[in-house]
Amino acid sequence: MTVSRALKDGASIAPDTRRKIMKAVDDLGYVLDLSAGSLSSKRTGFVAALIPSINNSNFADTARGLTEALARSGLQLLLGYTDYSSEREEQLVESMLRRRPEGVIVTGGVHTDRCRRMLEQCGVPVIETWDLPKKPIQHVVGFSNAEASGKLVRNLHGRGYRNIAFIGGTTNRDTRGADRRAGYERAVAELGLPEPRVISFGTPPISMKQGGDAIVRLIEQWPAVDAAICVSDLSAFGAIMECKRRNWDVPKRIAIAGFGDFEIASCCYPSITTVGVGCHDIGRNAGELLMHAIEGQRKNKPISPETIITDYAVIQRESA
Amino acid sequence: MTVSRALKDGASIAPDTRRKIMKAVDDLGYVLDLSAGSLSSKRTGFVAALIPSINNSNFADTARGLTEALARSGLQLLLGYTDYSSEREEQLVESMLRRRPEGVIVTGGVHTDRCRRMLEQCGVPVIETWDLPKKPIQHVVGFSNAEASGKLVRNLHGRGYRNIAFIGGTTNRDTRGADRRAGYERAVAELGLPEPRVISFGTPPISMKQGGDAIVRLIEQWPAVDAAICVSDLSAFGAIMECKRRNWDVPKRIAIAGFGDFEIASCCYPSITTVGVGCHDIGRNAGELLMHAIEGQRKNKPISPETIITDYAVIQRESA
DNA sequence: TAATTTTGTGTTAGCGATAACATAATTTGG
DNA sequence: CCAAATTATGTTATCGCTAACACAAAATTA
Repeated sequence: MTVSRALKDGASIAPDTRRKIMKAVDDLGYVLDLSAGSLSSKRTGFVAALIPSINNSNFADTARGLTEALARSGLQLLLGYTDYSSEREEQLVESMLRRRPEGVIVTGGVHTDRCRRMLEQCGVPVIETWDLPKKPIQHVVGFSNAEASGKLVRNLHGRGYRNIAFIGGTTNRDTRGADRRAGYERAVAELGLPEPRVISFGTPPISMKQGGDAIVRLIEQWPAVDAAICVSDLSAFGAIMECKRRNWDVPKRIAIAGFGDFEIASCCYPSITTVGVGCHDIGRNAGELLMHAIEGQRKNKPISPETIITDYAVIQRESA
Repeated sequence: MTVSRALKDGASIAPDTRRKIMKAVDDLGYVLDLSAGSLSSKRTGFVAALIPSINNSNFADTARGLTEALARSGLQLLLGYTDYSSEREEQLVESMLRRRPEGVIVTGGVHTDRCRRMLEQCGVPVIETWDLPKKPIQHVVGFSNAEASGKLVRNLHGRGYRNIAFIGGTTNRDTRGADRRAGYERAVAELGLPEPRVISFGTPPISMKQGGDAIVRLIEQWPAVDAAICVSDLSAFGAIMECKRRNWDVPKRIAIAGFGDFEIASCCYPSITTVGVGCHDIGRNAGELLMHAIEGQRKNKPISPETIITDYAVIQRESA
């Protein structure tokens, strides 16, 4: 017991005793066993976060924001990636819950039934991020992808573009992508623009190359198109590079906008007009909200469900 | 006990009993507690992996390869990122070991003393990746960054470039970056080329923007330079875009090569000459080796340290 | 049919830490 | 200088599971 106390700070221990214990610890190469500790104390000291893909700087930024916020209260982040699949999300949620996280953060508001049930019943705070689910499980930190996309359409319209297309994935695996497309379609209808021109390519994670292929198909199919919104900056980049390769001027022949404000958007030539969503802020806010909720949980005073809507803004650059 | 068995497969259970148990489990929303289980069984079912950054598709690919390999034996991957800092690596290793991983995978061969000691004494298999440490802790899956970089220099030399520069980070935080630079310097010396021209910019993670800044500085400082090797494709991309912006032809005015064969390298216009390292293979190989080692450990027959050297190749494209 | 094997279920004792309480050693204050 | 308050250490029970073994029930074999 004295050893247990010595290894924790804040406990009352004679400095001399602690020194002796530390020496023994060092000599033996002893390492505390947290699984035993958490079994006893009911605190595992970690939080589970699920993101669609690790190889996506937007989600990586969110994860960084989360890590930073949680580090302040000594919580570790256990990251899982779903590959944009609800089934894999379900599996991951289950295997995460078995390790008894003190909170769970998921991306998006679409889950399998069983997954939703598990999250509702798990007894720890849950936050859905990057989206505004119609029927939230508990807490939410995100924004409306549809509205953001609509705002981009209106921005382009306001600057004279009339024949605006959308380039995105075929499936609805990427629900945020699907929302962006829905927002595009709604905005086009509201503005009385020609009916939506949508080019769909393979399944997420959307690649740069697919953006390049898509822009070619788009121009072949609807030569009159004067602007294209891509579901993310990565596909927008691929599209722009393909245009350069074919000597199609961007934005004169065709304007191209992306989504997400990835690093590539500001660095590309031409730089990419896009929608900046505060990825890092989403993570930071989610982290802070979660800490607050966990605090409440520990004191047996659960906080009521909260929704934090994060900011986004159209960032106008050279490509559109 | 019967419940415990019912929830595991492979145990002998009457189908009817199992069905009843499953129903109860479902009704109650019961979720197994792995921390209790692993305390008892001495198997935590997870493996710790440390990578410098999650926002880097090279390491993300390695992580994917790892996950896939480990999934086959039911092991989960617990990912941590060190931000290219040995101190953070040390902290992470400690907090990981407290959760008793069944194996540890780290990136690179440079660690703090304490970190090294912890890894040596932790009693589970350890693999160092992405590098060939002079004094490995145990197993290794990687390649010589210095040699790979040298090979790129010789490739450029063989195609007529004589005034080759190197663009990389200032600090030695990124030890693989430092190795690439060392390999460049050695190759330049061996080939009897003019003395090395090295432009250093900020600390890793190296950004695209910094690559752009660096190429401008390079041309100002040594106008005669005809080729530049960048420490990674990301900085090479930034450099190329900056050249385009200034109407400097790539590769005619200056050839630019990268390292890593990121997606951006094949998609960029001009496409980027680079060194392809099998990121995914590193992960897969490390995963399989680790499984093998864990198997040995479980049977009390530890395998002896193994070093797997992975392939790399110069991929010649348009930019150099 | 009895003896043997196989299969299914129950019992007990830990895994390694901490919570909660008990006690010993020290300090403080009147 | 002694009682009260404070600080430091020790005891016991327990967290939720599984290993290891014991035993009962069913299936197989002789």
